Amino acid sequence: MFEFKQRGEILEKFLNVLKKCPLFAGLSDDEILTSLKCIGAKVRKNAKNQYILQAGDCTDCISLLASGTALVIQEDLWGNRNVMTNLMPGDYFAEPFAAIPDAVLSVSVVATENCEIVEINMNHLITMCSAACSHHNRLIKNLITAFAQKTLLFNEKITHMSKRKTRDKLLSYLSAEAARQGSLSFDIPFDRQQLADFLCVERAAMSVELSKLQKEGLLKTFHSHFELSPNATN
Amino acid sequence: MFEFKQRGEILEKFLNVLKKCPLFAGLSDDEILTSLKCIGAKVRKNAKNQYILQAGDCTDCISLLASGTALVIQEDLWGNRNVMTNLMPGDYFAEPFAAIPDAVLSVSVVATENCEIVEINMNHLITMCSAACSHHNRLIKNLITAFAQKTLLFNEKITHMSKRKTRDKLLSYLSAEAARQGSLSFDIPFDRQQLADFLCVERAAMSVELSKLQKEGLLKTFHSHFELSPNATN
DNA sequence: ACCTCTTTGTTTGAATTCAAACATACTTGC
DNA sequence: GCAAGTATGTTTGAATTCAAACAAAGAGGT
Repeated sequence: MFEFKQRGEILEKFLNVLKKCPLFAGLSDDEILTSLKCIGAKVRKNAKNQYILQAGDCTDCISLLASGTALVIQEDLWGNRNVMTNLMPGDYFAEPFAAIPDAVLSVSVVATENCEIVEINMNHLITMCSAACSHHNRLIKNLITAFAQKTLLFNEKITHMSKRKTRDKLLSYLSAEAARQGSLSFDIPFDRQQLADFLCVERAAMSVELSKLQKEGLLKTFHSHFELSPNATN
Repeated sequence: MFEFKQRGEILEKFLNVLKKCPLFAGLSDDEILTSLKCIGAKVRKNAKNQYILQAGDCTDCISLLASGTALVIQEDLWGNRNVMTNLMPGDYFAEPFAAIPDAVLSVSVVATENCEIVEINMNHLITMCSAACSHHNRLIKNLITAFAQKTLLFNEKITHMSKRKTRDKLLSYLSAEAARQGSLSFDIPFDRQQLADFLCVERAAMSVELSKLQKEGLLKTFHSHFELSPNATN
């Protein structure tokens, strides 16, 4: 367990990863290092196949994956295992649990390679330091924005998923995507299989619906490109 | 449009509602009023059937419903309307949009009765005032906790909904509920219809599955009470 | 006791989705 | 150009869900 007490090679090697993390958006390299010291960030290491966090634990730290890869998994009472996220360097995790006092982890995180993790104590992060450094303030804003963005994303996803039929899930998603991109002609960040997984439907069934929608003139699609026709007789 | 410049009867009448809002948890009446002044909260009124917020707008304010009722609705490109939330006094809304700079509202909010709304500017809220008042700090913590809680709830709901079959959705939900309550014997906050709506399945199909699960010995249920048997031969 | 309303469980045929094939086009590496 | 691999669309029978009924039990009011 290291501490960010001085700027040394340990910190340097993480900087390129940390810079890409939305939590540090708008901060210069020096400001990031200053903030980490101010907050008292720590580095821990986990060997491959070790548990980084385990369901039932408590944590008051946001964890930032600096190197390696890991899985966020969930198991139910009857032992059914479910992979929730595939973590890459730069990703952070456990942040909602850290932000709620005494919250118990409902997921586990397992290292799939040797990992290095930067731990940021949530209480230190959200409590203004006496110096009231401006970077600190920026970090708090970034944290809130990150939470808000996740809330919006989840909210949208739930909207799509709550439709009972594949067709309606597709229309809901495509409608939202057109609105987000501000155009009836847009690309989506998924291929067919990924889109099906995102909407929790069968790829085959989804392909059938996409064909029907095209025959009915509601939209045109080729690979990841879509063009919607709002005026079609519905 | 009023401002919270001094403590008058306008503020008094909202206090009972504001006190119940998680955003003000841990603050005394006086601290709430002080904070509202410090942040520059404002009160607006909307008549029944008026739009309080409209999809496409931008807002940098968290809105807090002080009196009246309203609906959060969403419409897709082809005019399909969808009621997302039924707002009651004490509820707040638009907070993720306010927390993301320049975010465009993807939902509309319509007053279903005459409404009074307390608007709190997000930038004022998350930027430390020069006085660095302690209430202010508490508000920021509350905001982060509220976001985190919503993230967790959504995350759980998505986990349940992403199961393809009614049976799996039930087991996922009940498993999580048992974990949350720390007991295999627990009550859920839903009746059958509400549970079906929450999991986005048919009440009838769900009743059938619940009967099967009981016959198979995986659980016992009576009304809102459940007892799970993790050792049953699955 | 009686009636009405609400909640929950059950049944049934129709619609939809699932799961596993297979077909076709396109890409990639040789 | 050719072979292997990948992405997408199509088909099919089986499983599941939907939607609309109806039945049974209980709550509440008269």
